Amino acid sequence: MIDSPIVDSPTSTSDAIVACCKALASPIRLQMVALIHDATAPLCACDIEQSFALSQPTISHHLRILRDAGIVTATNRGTNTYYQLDETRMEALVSCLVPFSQPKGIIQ
Amino acid sequence: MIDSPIVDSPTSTSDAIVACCKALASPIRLQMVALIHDATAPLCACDIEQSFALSQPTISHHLRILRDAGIVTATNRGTNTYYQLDETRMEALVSCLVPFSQPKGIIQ
DNA sequence: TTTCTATATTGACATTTATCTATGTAATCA
DNA sequence: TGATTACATAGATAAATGTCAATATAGAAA
Repeated sequence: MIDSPIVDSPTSTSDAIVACCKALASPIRLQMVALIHDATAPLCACDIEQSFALSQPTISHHLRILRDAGIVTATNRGTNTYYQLDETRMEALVSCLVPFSQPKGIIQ
Repeated sequence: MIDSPIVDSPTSTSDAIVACCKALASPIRLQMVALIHDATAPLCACDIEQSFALSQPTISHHLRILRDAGIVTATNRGTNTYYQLDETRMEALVSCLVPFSQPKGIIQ
């Protein structure tokens, strides 16, 4: 069922798709993804925090969900954690969804 | 934020994306989508029900979520309800996600 | 070392979601 | 008409999720 390039931590491919969809299934996290994508430089957690009227732990929690889904990567520099979008993973997700946007039988 | 062809029932575009992602963020519903997509003919609820070890109301509940998100359409014939994938809506969803699968600044 | 700053984790609580049983509804069949 | 079939809805309950305050951790600065 639904084979794709996503083959990471989750046991099966569809688990990965579900995890990604779950991660994106929140207005907060979708906005975070857009924010991180649109930024000209990697954003640290405190930058992201300033865009939302939510507590620091809540921001951290949402970022963790995005990380765990593989949608963003985090790198530490000093006391800061910088977040970047993993376009490859988004590409993999999109690839899994594209077949459903086309009539059956399009083999490509 | 995130402009796209999805402009239906939900108030804003990102609401629609979130609704679609939410609908796909379940292994059951993702499998339903695959099932409906792969079928050679439209499937009725009872066909779908047979593929899962869940009660009829639970199946109905999941189908409703997919309907409400616009991912599937339902048409009644007799006492049966036939479900079909709305590829146009999936296409719209994919279009919203594609930018995140590419480095910033790709205008196209 | 001590203190400060940035982030993560823990634990509690409210909300949402998934599931079931029971019931309602509407089309079909006898 | 009454009975049956297919599906939807309502209500209850358990599990998952979102949020916060409090606390922990780890690097930087003094």
